Amino acid sequence: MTTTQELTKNQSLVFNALARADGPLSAYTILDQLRGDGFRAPLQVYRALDKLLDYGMIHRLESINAFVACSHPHEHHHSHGMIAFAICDTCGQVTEFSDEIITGRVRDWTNSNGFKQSKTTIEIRGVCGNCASA
Amino acid sequence: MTTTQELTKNQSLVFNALARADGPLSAYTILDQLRGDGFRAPLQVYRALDKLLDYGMIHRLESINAFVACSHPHEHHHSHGMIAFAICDTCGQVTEFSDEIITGRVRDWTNSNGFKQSKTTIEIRGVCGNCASA
DNA sequence: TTGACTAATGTAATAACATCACATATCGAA
DNA sequence: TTCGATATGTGATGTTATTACATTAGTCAA
Ligand SMILES: [Zn+2]
Ligand SMILES: [Zn+2]
Ligand SMILES: [Zn+2]
Ligand SMILES: [Zn+2]
Repeated sequence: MTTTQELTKNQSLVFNALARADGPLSAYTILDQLRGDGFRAPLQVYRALDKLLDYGMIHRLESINAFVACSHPHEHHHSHGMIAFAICDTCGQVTEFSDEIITGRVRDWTNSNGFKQSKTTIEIRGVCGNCASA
Repeated sequence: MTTTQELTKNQSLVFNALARADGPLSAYTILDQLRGDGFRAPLQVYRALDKLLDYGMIHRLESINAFVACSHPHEHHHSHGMIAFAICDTCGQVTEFSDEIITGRVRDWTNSNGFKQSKTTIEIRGVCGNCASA
């Protein structure tokens, strides 16, 4: 994660699309939303997404090939631990949390196996409380 | 996960391709390997993969869109806990492990948030011990 | 100011991953 | 044997991501 900085025009457009969405968006959904702003090709979206990921402002959800704005943009939990995502398959809601014990156990495993970790994905799929009670 | 049973011809071919591979394979790589056995279309692979996943004989690695044979085919760890995968981005080696404490912490979170978990993905990307020392 | 460098953007084409729709085949139970 | 369930064959299509190349915009030192 690089230090945060001013966003370029395309980066701002992509970030705002994610920030105003109520759930994760695919790159192509973002593209369609931004056609009115002059976006014409997937690469315009992917390049902006890459930077925003680098800045830690958004996250990629590997299990659904989609992206979300970070729900804790002003905190620094990203530097301290791994992030887990609970993704509701019914409504799409994503809840982001960090657990020191999980982080520690993963680190224990990598340390004792000489594994140099670069990125860890933790995604819980299922049905959120709201949808389950409905 | 359904109970294990006899595999059909296509399922066997796909499983054997994964079992003899030294690392994860994409569906299209499997397809290419099985063209000599009469495979012609992606769906032949994906249908077999779906069944093998259902039987718990293989795993899907979400972060690399690939599949591996289960490395503990005769154990029953799958029924007890979540499985984590350490994936070497250099050599492709995948190590599978299960940690009761991680499993417990995830369950704690889902229970206290009313989240009905269906599947959990834990994938550690990085460089394995062998590759790191080389 | 100019030149040179880097970052950002535009665009088309292509690659990689996955599913839909529909037809046919196989197999076991009634 | 007839029926239903499961498995298979095949082409077309849908979805996600990258390659390749050209252009534009900022930065900074000579
Ligand atoms: Zn975050
Ligand atoms: Zn929900
Ligand atoms: Zn396994
Ligand atoms: Zn390795």
